[in-house]
Amino acid sequence: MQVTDFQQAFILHFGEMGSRWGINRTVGQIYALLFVSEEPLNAEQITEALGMSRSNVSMGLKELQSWRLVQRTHRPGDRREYFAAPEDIWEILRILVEERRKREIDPTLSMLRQAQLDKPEAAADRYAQARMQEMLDLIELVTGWLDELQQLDQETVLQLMKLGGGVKKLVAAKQRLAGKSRRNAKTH
Amino acid sequence: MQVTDFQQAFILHFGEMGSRWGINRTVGQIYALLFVSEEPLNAEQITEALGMSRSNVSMGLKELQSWRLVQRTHRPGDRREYFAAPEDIWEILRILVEERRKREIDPTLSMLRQAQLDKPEAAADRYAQARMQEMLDLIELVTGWLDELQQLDQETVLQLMKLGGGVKKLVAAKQRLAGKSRRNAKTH
DNA sequence: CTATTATTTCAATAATTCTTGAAATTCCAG
DNA sequence: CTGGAATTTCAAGAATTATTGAAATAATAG
Repeated sequence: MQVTDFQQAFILHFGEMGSRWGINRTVGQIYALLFVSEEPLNAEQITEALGMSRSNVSMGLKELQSWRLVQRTHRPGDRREYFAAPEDIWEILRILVEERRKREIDPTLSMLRQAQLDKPEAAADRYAQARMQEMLDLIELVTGWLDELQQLDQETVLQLMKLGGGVKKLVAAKQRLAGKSRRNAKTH
Repeated sequence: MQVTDFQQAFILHFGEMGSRWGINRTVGQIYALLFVSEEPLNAEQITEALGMSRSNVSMGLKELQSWRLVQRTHRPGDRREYFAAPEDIWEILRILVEERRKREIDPTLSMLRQAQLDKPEAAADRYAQARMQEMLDLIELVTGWLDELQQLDQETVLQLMKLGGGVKKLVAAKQRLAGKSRRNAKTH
């Protein structure tokens, strides 16, 4: 397998960006290659296309699988494994958000929750705990909201995003309604 | 300056997570220390508190400044520089999103846009270009939306987030209204 | 089974990134 | 100005991470 110059530019870019994204060059390149390949590829094809060692490809694929960013398939009458990036780009985004959250945020959430169980005496510690509480609240708010967004169908998310700053009016309208019904509930 | 055990747990955690967040241990620790410190600290205090070299602190602070995650202040009658994390946690989140986007996404956006200027002949390249277009569209949609969210006041964002999955009804209602007015516009 | 092919593991080493102390530079009080 | 304090730069060494080839293991066709 040979990559074209057009593909190459994309592959090299992903390799370079890899370090900023917390993956290594190899993994970035493998993913990029699979992303722009119409057909699933086997490890040998990837090795040849990217000019890296077979073992490197094996490890890279393992890591991409741990990220759930590649799928394994088989071809009839061929016992080699073939790999592909998920077809649906929204699915890819969803997985990426989930996995990054699991790796980059969840451990911190645990630590922050743990810290709230303490009852510090010293002023410095009480201040520190309050700051950590602020951080905890914000992370819980944002990740909780991301959870809810993920439950929504794609169409709703798309419309919400296209709405852009227009949500403000909508939210304001909703607030007015909520306020009214709350007042009613009180009086009855 | 001595850090307490309570602060230490937080600082060490940030140091460990640093590598996953694309910063090094030192930078993570410095930021954590500033975040939980009520008063701004100077480089010497940070050095002593974290037990690392003075030059390391200098470089770490430089990096944090490039991320706009620390602010420099001065004390009257003291020519040393003092550093602090921004007080407002929403502000911190905003900066973090902006900076990560600048480093992790914008270069890829440029590359993807560049690739759309080509007019590839080969089938493989046409497929690759189509995939890159999908990626470009999705990134533009999401980052564009983030831009709009950032324009909104914090209260609106908070309400939107608390709304959670409830946005679905709201968006649906909005769609009905939009549909009606569009029909009206046509007939008039 | 067995031979062959496919895949993974692993220890060595290459490459990169981090950390440091020393030297250089900047800054400002006197 | 000048001297000392504050800060930055930088090259060297330490530590970490990436990559490889060889060996081990797994899978399956015949």
